[in-house]
Order: sequence, then structure tokens, then C-alpha cells
Amino acid sequence: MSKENSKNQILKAAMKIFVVNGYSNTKMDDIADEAGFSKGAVYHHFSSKHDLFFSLIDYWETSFLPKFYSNDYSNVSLVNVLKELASEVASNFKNKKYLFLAELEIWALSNRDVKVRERTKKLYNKMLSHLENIFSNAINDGEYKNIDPGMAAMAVMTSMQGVIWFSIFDHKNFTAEQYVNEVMNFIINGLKKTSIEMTN
Amino acid sequence: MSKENSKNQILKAAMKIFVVNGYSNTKMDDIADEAGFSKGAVYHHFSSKHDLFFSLIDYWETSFLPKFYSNDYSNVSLVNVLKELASEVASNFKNKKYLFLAELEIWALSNRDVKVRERTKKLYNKMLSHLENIFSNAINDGEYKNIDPGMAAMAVMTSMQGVIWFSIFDHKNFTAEQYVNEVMNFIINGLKKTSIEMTN
DNA sequence: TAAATTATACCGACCGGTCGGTATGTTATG
DNA sequence: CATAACATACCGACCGGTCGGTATAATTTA
Repeated sequence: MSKENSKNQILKAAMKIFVVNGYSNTKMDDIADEAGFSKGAVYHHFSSKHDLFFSLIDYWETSFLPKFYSNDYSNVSLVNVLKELASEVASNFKNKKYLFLAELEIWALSNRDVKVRERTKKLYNKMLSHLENIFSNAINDGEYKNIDPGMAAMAVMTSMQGVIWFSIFDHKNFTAEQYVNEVMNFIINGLKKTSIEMTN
Repeated sequence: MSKENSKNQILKAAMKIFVVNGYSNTKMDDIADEAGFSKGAVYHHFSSKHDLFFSLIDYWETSFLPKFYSNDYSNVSLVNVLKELASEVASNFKNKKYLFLAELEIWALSNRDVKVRERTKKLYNKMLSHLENIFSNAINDGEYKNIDPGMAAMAVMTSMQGVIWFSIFDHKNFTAEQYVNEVMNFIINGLKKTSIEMTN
């Protein structure tokens, strides 16, 4: 098996185990077993448990919202962009729920480890500036006024992160999909008025 | 020192250490040291590490939003209730930031431990039904229409949980307080229109 | 082109520190 | 003086990381 194949196999296994057991309760042996390798093999590809988890953040980033990042949004309406984002998040919840639990685990480790935190900050800065650009464009086009694009980006991001809560606890009346879509509609409606205002 | 005093001392110490190191990396010895007791004393008051953490959830619940839960909101406007909630959350961020990091740790453990999850679910159900009642009352008063109180409650709760993100990562342009207040304003403005609609 | 050399991928027994928990005290309290 | 409150010494399962080794592939050499 090729080197990259093996590494990916291990990363996939690590994602699965880390998400279920958390960082500290995850044994390198478990990851090795799940990947179909020995512990020696895992340490051949990754220098330490920490290194392996660190690599998982890259893996997470490329898996989470590929459509959202790849699309060229310059000539698509803000509303459609946001609705597509919501649907990508909802689809992730349906098919890759582990992504949200992984996000939780990344948060937990970010709170303890500076390197992990800095890496993750970079990830969120990218997400936020992407959203901010989209809002800025829409504002420049004269479609929406009096909104602070940075704050709007935060509002969207944290709303989508609400799905983390769903991943852990569920809701007796709503599905995560309903939540995501309705909250996004709520945001969209709010944007059409003068809701999130400039703060200077 | 009285029994309850000692227990509280230990709980306080445990909160501090768990929040910084996470559940697994927290040693019972560290908690004992921080509380000014020996490990034997800790095990005299709590039967296990798990039991101690479990008790911490009660402690967290009583510390988090006492004003919000205690006030009698029956004759206060929805807008004021929400603004006061936002200000209580903001004040927590300023003075008791650890509460949000504790919430994160509770989430992480809820994902692995059924008992912790069930306990925490109860906590959130209480919070949600409290919010839902407030919304329902406002709707019955004819002030706001076409909103699903359950969904509105979720939107408010998850927005406030966005502060967890702030507790870990910060934001280069906004403070958590700005975030909380502006997002709550945003929600309030949205409620005045027909934004979160009934879904049936 | 076959043999020798070297590199890569992988294995798994083992070591050593860590830490939840316990057993057995000692001291305070009422 | 009995019991609660706390301290101290210790146990042993657990697990990240190490390391000597093997098997196979890639490269060099003669």
C-alpha cells in the first residue's frame, strides 16, 4: 500500500476513534487496530499522538465545507450563498455527523494546547473572512445596507455551530436540518432590514 | 470547617482544574491540592472522579444564569427579558469566563458518557422550556406573531452558546459583549417581523 | 542482469511514568 | 468515645513511546 494511502487510512481511523473516545481516552493501539496496522506503523507515519491529532485538523478542514469554499460566489446572490451553506451544513449532519463532534474535540484541545489553538484560529479566520467577503460584496452591490459584515459573518458561523449542540443532545421537536434552515432564513430576513448595524 | 463548606471548596477547585486541563488530564491530586485538602479528603466527599464531575454539573447550573431563572417575567416585555439575558451572559464572560469553558467540557463528556449526557439534556430542556414560555407569553399577548416559540428558543440558546467560541478563540475585531448584544438585537428585530414561522 | 546495497513500511514486545483508587492510619468534633 | 473529617502510603492497571527486528521494494554496482 502506498504511503499516502496508509496515512489516510490512519487519519480516517483516528478521526473515528478520537470522536468517540476523545483525545485522552484514545489509545494509539486502538487507532492502529481500527486502521488495520500496528502501533509501529502509526508511529512510522506520525511522530506522536499530538502530531496525529494536529494532522487531523487539516483533514477536518478539507472535509467540512468544500462546496462553500470552492464555489465562485462573485455573481451569486447573498441569499443563495447562505441557503447553500445551510444545506451543506445540514447534509454534513445527515451524512458526516462525526465532523461536528470532531469540531467539539478540536475546541476542547484548543483550550489546552496553544499550537492547536493557533492552527484552529487560522481555520476560523479563513471561514470568517470568506463570509465577510460575501457580505461585503452584497453590500457594495447596494443590496443590503447598514450591516457590519464582520458581525454578520460571526452570526452565521455561530449559528451553524449550533449544530454541534444537536450532534450531542438532539432535540425532541426539531431536527438539525430544520434548525439550520430556519435559522438561516431568519438571518436572511433580518439582513433585508437594518438589523445588524455598523458599530463605530 | 463544615461539611458543606469543604464540599464546595472541592467543587470550586475541581471546576478550576477541569476547565484548564480537561477531564482526563485532571488529577485527583491536583484538585485536592487546589482545594487545600488531601486526596483522601476528596474521596471522603466524592466517591469517584466521575461522581465529582457529575456534581459539578449541578454547581454549573446554579452558577450560570441565576437572574434569568429567578426573575418573574410574567409582566416584563419580551425585549427586556432578552436584553437582560444578553447582559447576564456578557457579564458572565467578563467575570466568570470559566463557565463557558466548563460548558465546553460538559459537552465533551456528554458525548462519551450517557449519564452525563442525560443530566445535561435535562439542564438544556429546562433552559429551552423557560425561553419557550417567555416567547409563548409574548405571542399570546399578541405582541409577536408567526414565530415558533420552540425554534426561537433554540435560536436564542445557540446564539448565546456562541460565546463558548469566544472563550476559546477570541475575535480580532469584536468583544464577546458586542457579539452577544448585537446578535440579541438582531434576534429582537427579527421577531418583530414574520421571521421564524410556524412549521406545520 | 543478477547480486549487493540501501531505503521504506511495518511489526509487536517491552519499559517506565502516571494516576484513579484503596487501606490504614491520625486528628478533630460533638 | 464514637464517628466524621482528613492525611499518608501504597497498589497496579494502563498506555505513550521506544527499539530491535523483518519483509519487501527501490537503487546501485560490477
